[in-house]
Amino acid sequence: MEIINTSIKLNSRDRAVLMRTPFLSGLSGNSLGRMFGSMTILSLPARKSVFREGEDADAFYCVLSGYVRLYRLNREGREADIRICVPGDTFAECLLYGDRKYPFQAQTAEAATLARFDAQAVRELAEQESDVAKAVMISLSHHLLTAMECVANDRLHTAPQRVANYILTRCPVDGGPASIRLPFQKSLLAGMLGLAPEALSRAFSALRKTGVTVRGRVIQVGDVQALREMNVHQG
Amino acid sequence: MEIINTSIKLNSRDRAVLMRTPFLSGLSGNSLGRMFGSMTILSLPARKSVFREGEDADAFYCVLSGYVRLYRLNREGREADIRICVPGDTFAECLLYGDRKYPFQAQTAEAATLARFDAQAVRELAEQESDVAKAVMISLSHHLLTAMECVANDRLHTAPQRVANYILTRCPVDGGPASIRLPFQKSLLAGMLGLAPEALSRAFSALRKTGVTVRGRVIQVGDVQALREMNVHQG
DNA sequence: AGCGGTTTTTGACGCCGATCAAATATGCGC
DNA sequence: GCGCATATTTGATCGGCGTCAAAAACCGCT
Repeated sequence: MEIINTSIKLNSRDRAVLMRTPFLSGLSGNSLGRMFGSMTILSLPARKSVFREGEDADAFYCVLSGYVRLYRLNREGREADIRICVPGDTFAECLLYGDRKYPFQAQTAEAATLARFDAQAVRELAEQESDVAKAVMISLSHHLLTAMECVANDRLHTAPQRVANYILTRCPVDGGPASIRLPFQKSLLAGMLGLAPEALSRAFSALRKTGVTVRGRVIQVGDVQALREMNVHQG
Repeated sequence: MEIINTSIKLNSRDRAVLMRTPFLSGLSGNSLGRMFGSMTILSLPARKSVFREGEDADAFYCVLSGYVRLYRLNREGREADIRICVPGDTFAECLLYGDRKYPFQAQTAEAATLARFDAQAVRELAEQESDVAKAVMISLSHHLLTAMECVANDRLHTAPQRVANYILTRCPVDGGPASIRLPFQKSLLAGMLGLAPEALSRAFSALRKTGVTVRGRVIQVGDVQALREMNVHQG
């Protein structure tokens, strides 16, 4: 079911994604080589578990293609997404120096290719090579910032505001009309924003009066500036 | 208004707190000395800003006594807490390698003593000394994990569940009765849990039927195990 | 112990978003 | 292009929590 290749078997697009990650882009040739040495590639079909909560955390990952959901379950089995990882994202590096058990579940949201890094090997490498340590710190800093923003966002903004924010982050900065295409299903976006799919759908229709129209995965914004204003005023 | 001492002026309790932080406890004598060299101590009264969103992020901090709220504002000026920092906590290390602007506000919740570390100095030190880099990684990992748990907690649990969880984290592990004392105002706890103070109050009274009684800052739990069960079943 | 300012609780109310169910749209495989 | 499985939208309902206002409790001070 799950296909594991060596690092040699890596198509050029995946390799390009990997090299552009904050994690690897700053490394010297030597560190890079050793990171590659501790790395394996795996390809997984959609809706396949990468790891489960409570399992031994002996690796962390980088998404090369596809999407990975990090989520938790409550007692009744309801799921809440913590983070959606897109190509170029690393995840679970937080346990390099934390618990040795995964504190959440990871599951592919569609077919995905992942680079798997052995935790122990990278831990040792980070002790020896300051550029690796720096890469880890940069990555952790960035994820911490994002997570804190997520908490603030959840606590401060309503569903239409969060959706508008999301749209605005993917729009060109100018004030005119724009059109963007979601790279994944709406249900995944709903999870990212901490919403039920129905709530996302209603948020989109609430944004219609601000000039946002949705057809399939395509979102059209009549006036980016107007959307930004509405978020300020009517918020 | 704000009193800045040199690192020499540091009472023994504050010094003990500082030495027990994950940040400094693992350092060699040499690194420790250099960290101390980049450090200043400041004492602030209650409700005093430590830094504001958008300011240049040229330092990070460790709480020695008192409490510090990290929070964001929305457009109408409503505040949402992102994290409450207690003695021993460091905050804002995430910008060592991130943006160079603080992405949130920090304010003392009561009179507080803080150690202030110069960002540039620690950044350089982390490049040279692997134990400093390791301390940064440990600290960032831990905060990232906590932040992710906060997102999951907000999204999965109701107010009484969050309050019960908080109580359980401060109770001895056994199953009998327990009594704990809040180290701060209830309004601060409300913010930590992402609740309005009124909602916290109502959550406490909802927990009465599970054997939780509150008088002032003292919380009595009739049966810790029962509280844990309730959280599982009626959740 | 009494006082006064602050914190917390309680009540009333409304809105937001979760849930369930049913209708509709989308997109993929043939 | 058709049909089917899946994703999304829409409607109805409901519970949770924020907000405002007023009452009560708490805390530090003298």
